Parts: sequence; C-alpha cells; structure tokens
Amino acid sequence: MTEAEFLEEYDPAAYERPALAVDLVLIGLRDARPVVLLLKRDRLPHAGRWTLPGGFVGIDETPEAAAGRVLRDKAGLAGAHLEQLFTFGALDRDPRMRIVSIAYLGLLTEAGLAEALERAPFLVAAAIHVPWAGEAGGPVSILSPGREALALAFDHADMIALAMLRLRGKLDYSDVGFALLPEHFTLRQLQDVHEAILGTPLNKPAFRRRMLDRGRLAPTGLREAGTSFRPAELYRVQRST
Amino acid sequence: MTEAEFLEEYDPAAYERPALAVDLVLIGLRDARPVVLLLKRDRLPHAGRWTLPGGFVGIDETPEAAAGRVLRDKAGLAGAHLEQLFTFGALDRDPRMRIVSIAYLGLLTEAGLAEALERAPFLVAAAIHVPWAGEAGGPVSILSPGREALALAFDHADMIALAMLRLRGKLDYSDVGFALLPEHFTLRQLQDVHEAILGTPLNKPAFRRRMLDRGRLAPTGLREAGTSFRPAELYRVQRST
DNA sequence: TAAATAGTGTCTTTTAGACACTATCGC
DNA sequence: GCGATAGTGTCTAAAAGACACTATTTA
Repeated sequence: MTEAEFLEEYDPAAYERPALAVDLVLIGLRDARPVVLLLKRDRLPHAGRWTLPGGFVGIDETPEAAAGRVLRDKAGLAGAHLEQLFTFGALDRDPRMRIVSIAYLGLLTEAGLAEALERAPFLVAAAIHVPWAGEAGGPVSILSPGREALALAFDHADMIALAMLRLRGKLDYSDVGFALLPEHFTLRQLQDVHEAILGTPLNKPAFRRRMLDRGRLAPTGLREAGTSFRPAELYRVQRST
Repeated sequence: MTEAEFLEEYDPAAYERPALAVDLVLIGLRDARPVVLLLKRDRLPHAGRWTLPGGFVGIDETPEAAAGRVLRDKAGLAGAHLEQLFTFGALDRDPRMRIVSIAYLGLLTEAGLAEALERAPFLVAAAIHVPWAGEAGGPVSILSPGREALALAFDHADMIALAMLRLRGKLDYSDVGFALLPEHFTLRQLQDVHEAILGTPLNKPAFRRRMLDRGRLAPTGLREAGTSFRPAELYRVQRST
C-alpha cells in the first residue's frame, strides 16, 4: 500500500472527489415510435442543446433515490420503472467540472408520458431513430416533432443509444416490455410495443405462443372497449413466482 | 428549479459529495470451477472478512482507469478483460463514510490467475459456488480452498453474485467466454469454460455447431501438444467485423 | 350482413439435443 | 493394434415463421 493510499483510507475527505450525478433516459412510445424526454439547456456550456433530466446525488441519498427525486421534480411523475444503465465517467464529459453520472433507464406508459408532458411543460418528447435493425450497435439520431435532428449536450446521446440497446436486448427475456403498457393490455398492444422497440414486424401466432407459453400473462376475463370490431381479451402480468 | 438546485449548479463544491470507488470482481477458472480473487481485511470495520480488491477514483482519473490501476497495483496484472457491472450506492454499505462504488467484472485466463496469485501473494482464489442452475437469481457462497464458507465484507458478496449472473447471461451471445482462455484454444477447452460458468454439461455436437456457425472462430492450422491421444485443432477469435 | 380485427390450425423451416459412429494421434 | 479423445452424420424433438382459416364483435 502506498502512502497516498494509506492517507486516503485514513482521511478520504482530504482528497478531492468527483461530483456524482444521475441522468434519466425516460422512454415512452408515441405513434408506435420510441420517444425520449428532453429539455433544452438555456445556459453555457452547451446552451441550446438538449439534455436528459438529471441532478446531483445528495450525501444522504442513494443514487436510486436521486433518480426518483429527479423523476418527481423534473418530470412530474410519482413513479416509473427505473433501472440502472451505466455509469459514465469520462474526464471531459462535462467541461465545468469533474462529474461522474449514473444513467438510469426509465420506462413510461402512454399515460405516464402524457402526464410528464403536462406537468413539466418544458419537456419535449423527441423521437429516437435507431438506424440499425437487430441488436448491432450504431449511433441513434434524436428527432424533434418536426423531424429535424436535435443536438444533444454532453454524452447524453450515448446514454440514449445505450438505453435503446439495453431495451432491445432485454425485451424478450425480461419484463421490461410490460413497463410500457398499462396494467391491463391486449396481446396486440404487447406486440405493438415489441415491434416499436425492435423496429421490426413480428409474426403474430409465434408471438402469441411465446408470450402465453411463458406463463407470465394472466387473462382477466375482461375485454377492451371502444372498438368497432371484435374486442380483444385483456391480460395482466402475473407476479413473479 | 429550487434555490438549493440553483446553488448546487452554481457552486457544486459547496455541497458534500459521496466518495467514489471501484471494486473488482476478478474471476478465473480453477479445476473447472469459477474462482474469485479476495483479500482479507485486517482492520475495522469488517476485520477478518474478505473483500474484493478496490480503490478510490481519483479526481483526474476515469473509473475505468481506476479499475485498471487497482488491477495493476492490487492484483499485479498489466491487463485483463474489464467491464462495468453495476454501481452500488446504499447509504450504509460502508459504515465509515458514504462511498458509492462502481463494481467491475474482470476475467482472467489461467495464466493471468496464476500471475496474480504469484505477484500479489495476499490474494486468495476462492471458489464461487452458485447454487442455482440456469439464470435464476440466488445467493452464491464463496468457499475457501479448504471448502469452508468465507464471510464477505460490505456488499461484496452481492457484487460477486451479480458478476456470475451477468457472466452467465452474456456467455452465449457475447465474447466474454473467450476472455477466460488463452489466444489459442481448442473447442473442448471452450466448452469446458462454458460448462464451468453455466454449471451444467452441454451437448458436444450442438456446441461445436453453434460456435463454428457463428463465424467468430478461425482455425489456426495448429494442434494442441502434449496429449497422449489425438490432438485437437487450435482456434483463435476472429476480430469483430 | 358487412367490416374489421381477434384468435387458431397446421405446414414448413430452423435449431437444439441425443447418440452413435468414424478419424486420428501417441504409445 | 490399443486406448483415448477429436470430430461428424443423422435421427429426433422443440421452437419459430408463414399463411390461411375460423370466430366474434359493432355498426
């Protein structure tokens, strides 16, 4: 052990520390396309560019709690599916000072997305265009409602790209797909979600078989309402056993 | 934006920050069993318990660089496959003070494992016993060479459990399996690695088909040496296209 | 009854597991 | 030639894709 290490363990407060932050990649679906919630920076650095909602991790706060606080204060949401994505720590990722940021993936239902846009009117839902099919990596482009490309601040474009990659990878072996749907949903809605995330059409009978054989879906006996045709059965997710 | 948030952005140094550290889950194989490198704490808190090698992230150092430094200084290794695992931030994870730690998964070849044990004689290679088959979660137990269970300090047992889970999950769609093997290896050695990580025997023809059809393996034309029977062909990993 | 989508039966294609067989090396 | 493992051919079982068909509801 070097003397520096000894001193560091003895009195770590004597050493300068990076600041610790969280950034939230809040993803929902609109018009069968993935969108991410962004806000525009109005000051330097990167003024005019778009950023993810984020905030510093307090000394008496876990990163998860900080993510929940940002979700509440900056997106107006009481809760959402949140999971840790990756910790970004490049030295120059923020020109103001050394900030290490833990990126979180948040998944919003259609209602959650609408609520966030209503309660936090400075947020914009920008379409995420993923140029690749399958799971191979590649740069994503973020498009405004008017279809022009948005410039992202800091490394936030990397965070969004990683979020989409993770979402695609986890979609068919985990429960993340359900986090984008309300409590009761039809199999067609579930398939629409999967197709929107993967960016590719799926085979209907095979999809239904896979989902039902997995044993995680429970029929509710209810039917969707408001259709002018045969209403589909509503399912819900069975709590994990 | 609250006043506190404004002030924080204006002068973040005014706010107390968590310390940031890295911990390394260095995994190798011995006798076809996964082992992890641990060292014994000789001081409070958790004196006598076993910990992962770790260290603080310097103010002018990325977390990856800190992980590389710990690998070098505390395990005597110049390099290894390192990937970020998860950032642990529970308030009470370290009773001394608030420390958020980024856990890294490191994969060692047989030679790398031997080198670490030689250059860092205080390290012990403890067998990881994973009580579950497949990918369902569950608590792992860490066993000393004498087969008794070791008490881990802090949340390091969680880190090891998560590392094994991640390793199992990524094994058959990524290149992590190759990181446990030398540059040239036989298909049988590769299958042994997969069986050791998954904890279950695999079908030989199916395994060979999958690996060869994937197109990531290039035959070298060389054969293993030192066997008293038919020597197997040596393969190497083809650089990603 | 027409329109529209829900939901299914079944054939084909692909992929994985089982198992036995042949091939090749050192001794 | 013997022993032992490398490597493969092939049958079977399971899963996914294709496609057409039936079922059910509203208007």
